Amino acid sequence: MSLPHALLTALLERPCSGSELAGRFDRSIGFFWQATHQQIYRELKRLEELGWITALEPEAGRGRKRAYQVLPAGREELRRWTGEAQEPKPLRDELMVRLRAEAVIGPTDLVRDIESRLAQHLEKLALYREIERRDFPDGADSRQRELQHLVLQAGVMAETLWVDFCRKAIAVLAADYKNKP
Amino acid sequence: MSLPHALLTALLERPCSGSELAGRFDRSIGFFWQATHQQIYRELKRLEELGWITALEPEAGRGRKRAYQVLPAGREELRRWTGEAQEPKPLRDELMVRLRAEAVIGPTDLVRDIESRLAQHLEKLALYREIERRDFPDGADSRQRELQHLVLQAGVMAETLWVDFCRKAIAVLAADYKNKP
DNA sequence: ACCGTTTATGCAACTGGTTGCATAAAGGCG
DNA sequence: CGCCTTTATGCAACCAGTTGCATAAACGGT
Repeated sequence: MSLPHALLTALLERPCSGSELAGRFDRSIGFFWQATHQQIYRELKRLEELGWITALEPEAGRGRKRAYQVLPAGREELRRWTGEAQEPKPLRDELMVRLRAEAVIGPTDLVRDIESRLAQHLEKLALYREIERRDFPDGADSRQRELQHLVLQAGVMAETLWVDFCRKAIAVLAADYKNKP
Repeated sequence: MSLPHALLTALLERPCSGSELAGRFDRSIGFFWQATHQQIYRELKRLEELGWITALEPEAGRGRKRAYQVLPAGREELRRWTGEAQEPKPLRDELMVRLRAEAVIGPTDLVRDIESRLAQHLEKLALYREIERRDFPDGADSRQRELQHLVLQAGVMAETLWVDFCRKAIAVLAADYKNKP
């Protein structure tokens, strides 16, 4: 379970409030781990109770920003978790189930959906490549930036895979549409 | 939500009981959608209540196999669902969170874990290639088999990506270990 | 025939994540 | 100033999936 550790990482990069975290989860970190604001607030409270983070701003009830920073215990916990072994999660994708279903029940509208997915993956790929071009233009980089670059490259690789796969799938499904319309 | 439709697909391919389904979910279908036996039994009951499937064998209480087959309403539901639009799920991987954490808190044991993942992905890749060699040796195939092959190819592509990525990650992390041990 | 193991089915509790809604304060505008 | 919108925080209910345990029948060796 990664959310608390994703939050610790984000807060170590820069202390901030729940809503700011939500914003950052819509961008960089959130490209690879999403969280809604409810999850974030719930988790921040829990992390505070655990003594891993602490609020910076003076208390102010609702509607007021509460910035958090990581305590030594939180940093230690993050270090512990980062080195912990983790089984790779098996693939799990609805599209594969749909393709198997198509194979059994015959042609459906599935190819339309895949065409739209292809467009979305191309868009995402363009975005990642743009970020890469902007943030990692040269070769030699610090350890931290090399690791950040690596994570971004995972995004590029994954979106590239999806683009390739969608095209393959469309080829199979569309050929079939022609043969037996 | 795919489980009911994965079950409908599996039962259309061949009617069978909960435990047999669990077995099949450990193999072919389960390479891309996993389910525990509890999920399967719970869901079979629900599908029966919905009138999408029906038990074949005479009732026999516990400890006795109950085979199910799909009813026309179930087939119709599967067709409806298969053509339904579906947003591509964003990437979500703990390893990326760990890499970001490593970037912030400095070297940990993470590289050991990635080495072990690499081995597992290589194993899985070999398995998929072996299945491919055995089940899809020639070029020309029926629509159904082309689609099944396509899904298997997704597995090959995904595992290949992971192998590449793990190697890249190890290169970055190991180089760093040497520079600042 | 008996007893231990395996197979098949199932309940209950829990976890991580999602959805829908609520409320307090701040900000912008007539 | 008063009002409407936006931002920030939060609760409660829900949903899919997991874990731990239980029980009934079948299987297999002695």
